[in-house]
Amino acid sequence: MNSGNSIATKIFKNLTFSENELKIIEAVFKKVSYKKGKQLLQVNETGDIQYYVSEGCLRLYHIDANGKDHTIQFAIKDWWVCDCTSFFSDTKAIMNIEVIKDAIVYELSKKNTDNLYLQSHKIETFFRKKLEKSIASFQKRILVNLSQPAKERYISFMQTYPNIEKSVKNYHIASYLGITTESLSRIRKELS
Amino acid sequence: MNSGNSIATKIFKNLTFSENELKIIEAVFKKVSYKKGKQLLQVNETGDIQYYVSEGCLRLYHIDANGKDHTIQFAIKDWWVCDCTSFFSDTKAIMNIEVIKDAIVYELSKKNTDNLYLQSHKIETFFRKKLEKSIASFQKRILVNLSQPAKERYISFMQTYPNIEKSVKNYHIASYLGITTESLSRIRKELS
DNA sequence: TCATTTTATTACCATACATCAATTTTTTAA
DNA sequence: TTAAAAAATTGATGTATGGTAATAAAATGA
Repeated sequence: MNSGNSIATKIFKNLTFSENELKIIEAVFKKVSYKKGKQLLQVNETGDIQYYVSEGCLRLYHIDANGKDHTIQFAIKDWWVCDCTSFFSDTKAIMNIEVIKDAIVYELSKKNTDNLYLQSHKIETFFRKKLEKSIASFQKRILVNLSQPAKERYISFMQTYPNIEKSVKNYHIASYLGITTESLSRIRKELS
Repeated sequence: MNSGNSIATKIFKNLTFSENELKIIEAVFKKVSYKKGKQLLQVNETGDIQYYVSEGCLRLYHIDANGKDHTIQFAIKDWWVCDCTSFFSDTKAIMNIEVIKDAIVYELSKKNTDNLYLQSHKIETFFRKKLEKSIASFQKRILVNLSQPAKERYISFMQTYPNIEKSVKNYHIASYLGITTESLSRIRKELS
């Protein structure tokens, strides 16, 4: 049974688990607090941890050959984040993850993720469904990036991440949208 | 045991199945041939079929409010394709799928997909890993779209889909890259 | 609170890519 | 094989967004 404020309830919501499963779950997740500015992953490191965000905000990003910063994803409350290329293929990280608002996260290693899958079909299904939702939203983001001008993308963004303004700087949003902070500034002026 | 040229071997490669599992797999996949130009899915239809491509080429695309065509994905031999938003959430399609080179596909309905998961943990794991790879490549594509100019995106594309030239028109490639066919033409001229 | 640093804005000019229109090349099908 | 249709190319010009630099506003920390 799944009672009260356990990690399991927080992360897996309405799934119910046996006492034994609960014990395993409690054991594999590591609750950690991080301050804004903390780098959780850097390029070329081993990206074998995925983060469940309980409070605060993380950012998955890449610095390109010209030194420009590109945000792939923000992760706010109840989101998961990792460098998927690295995490899923056991290769070195090609992206960075940083804390942009003081955060409480639950860390789950690749090894423990695989162990969870072996021990609980239910959990593998839970993650499989997460992956499905994630792919659907990446497909939509690609579509938005291809089809909409910056102003529309900004509007879409504000809908996808409502209330995120408190956590992120405009230059983070610009780097997510693929424009400069100057361009974003002009767009915001137009919209106001 | 998994012998010879069964559907299971073709699609699930080196996974091995019991006689019973093989029977189920044979029963749920529907092998179909389609001619170039065939529309397999249109916006607002029920997108409850995913396609495994055995031969030929499919295209997942969207026509935006201005009538412009945007390619989300090509699917060549051994690729899977569906409108993920629709397929995974049981909602109406927001994208279209068409055959752009005469194709042999194996169709798998959402319902049968879910049944397969219930009957074979192994198959759910197989698909879970497919989803993981897919997310990793979508993350990378978003990064490429954000960080690289059209010429570099074209070069990346040709690496991701080698030998695809025989299957797709340049205007399909342009719509995948997010540029006009005229711009692609100029890029190709530069590169030649 | 005030000084310092960080972030956002604005202006001016540059550039990548889009648009439109015409033409050439390639593909298709009779 | 040839005519028609589809696709690709090219040129002239337009526009969204970028780059640089200066300034203003906001956040931070002593």
